[in-house]
Amino acid sequence: METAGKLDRAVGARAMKPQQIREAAARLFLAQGYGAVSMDAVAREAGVSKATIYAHFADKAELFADLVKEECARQWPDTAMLESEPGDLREALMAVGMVYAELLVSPKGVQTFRMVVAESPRFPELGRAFYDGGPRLIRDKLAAYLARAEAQGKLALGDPRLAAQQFLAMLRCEHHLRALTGLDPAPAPAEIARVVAGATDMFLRAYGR
Amino acid sequence: METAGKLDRAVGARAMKPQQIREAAARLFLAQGYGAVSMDAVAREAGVSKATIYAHFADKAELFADLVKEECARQWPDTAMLESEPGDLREALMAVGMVYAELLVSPKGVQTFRMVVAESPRFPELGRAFYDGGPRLIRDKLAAYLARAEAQGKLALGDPRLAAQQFLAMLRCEHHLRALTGLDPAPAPAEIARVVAGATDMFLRAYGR
DNA sequence: GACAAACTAAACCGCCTGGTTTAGATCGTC
DNA sequence: GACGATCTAAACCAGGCGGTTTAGTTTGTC
Repeated sequence: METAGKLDRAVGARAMKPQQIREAAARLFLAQGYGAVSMDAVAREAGVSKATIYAHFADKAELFADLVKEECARQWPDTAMLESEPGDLREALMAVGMVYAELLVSPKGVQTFRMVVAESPRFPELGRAFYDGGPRLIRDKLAAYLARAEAQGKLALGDPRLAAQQFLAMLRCEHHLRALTGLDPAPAPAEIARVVAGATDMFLRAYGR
Repeated sequence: METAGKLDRAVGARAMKPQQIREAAARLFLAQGYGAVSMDAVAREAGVSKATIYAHFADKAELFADLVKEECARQWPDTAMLESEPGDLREALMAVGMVYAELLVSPKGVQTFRMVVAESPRFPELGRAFYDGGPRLIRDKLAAYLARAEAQGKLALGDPRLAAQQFLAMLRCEHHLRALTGLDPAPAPAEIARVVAGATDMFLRAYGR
């Protein structure tokens, strides 16, 4: 509708307020957790009055769940390499492995994981959003890719889905654990590459032909 | 009999107070998290007055950290099977795999993991206690075991430590992830066994001889 | 220049928090 | 049977919480 369009444009500058709030809240919530962040702190961080926040979001819980779900959907990396026909297997496994393994230890990745795991008892929707939009997605894509590779005689798998799970699980390695527990917030990229190469080697030794 | 019973209960009641508090607090904290549990709730759950809690523990943070660290140290399962000389490799891997994988999806294991991951930014000591007393311990034991097996010509590993990490990582599988995110609080034991068998098969296919 | 919508800062509400203090009850010990 | 330690319930504190309200200001449109 024309009136609505004009109105939207007119309020354009205003309408950025919700986005400001989302970004500020995401920063605080992801860094400090649901309980440790007050709405006053969000207002301060966003440079916005508390009343404005409550004009756009029903309550603290909705704002939090909204943001974490958004983060779950947004951060998931490109896995287009798994859509094409299988070429060089080692190359493909290394590529997808590096992308996934680096996400797992990235600050955003760690923070998101922390929030989902910590709050999923009170926000069950977060668990679903995270798992379906992340681990499950990449597992299904990889399993399909591996099945195609097997059909081409490049692999000898028992169960493609189990094989995909195993490969991905090897990427959720001790560096991931150490990042989650705060012991090693930023593992060296070379270390990550070593783990990915190790996983690829082992995978191909077990299933390659 | 009656007198002795009364006496026992009286004596026990006094000495047991700190333990009552610990147990009640552990129950609540592990189930609901640091922020969501009030000291009044702990007092109620323990059947004790708040003043008594503060007579035994400096403050909420100390009580919490104390308990989680205790849980980290306590729950770690028996891995004596890795101390002996390597016998049947498949059998040993299956055994240690089942113990570890079942811990990972057990309610206590999941709750502890959740607490450590959620609160380690504010309680860095928890990360250390968990990692050193858990994943690192079992990884070192398994690596040493694998190295001995290799010396006996039963395996052809590149790096025993990496191999141990890979095997254990495969046990931290999607069931673990689904338990952490609340999607599947209690995976069927048969499912766990399948994952452990899969990890063992793959490990031996890659490294066995 | 009038007008409605979106915004602002700040006061305000009731409630709950972690933590302390009171005054008194119970207990084992000497 | 009295003492010191340990416990109790309950009142109390200052402060922060989520959330609302108020009263007034900016903004773009007609």
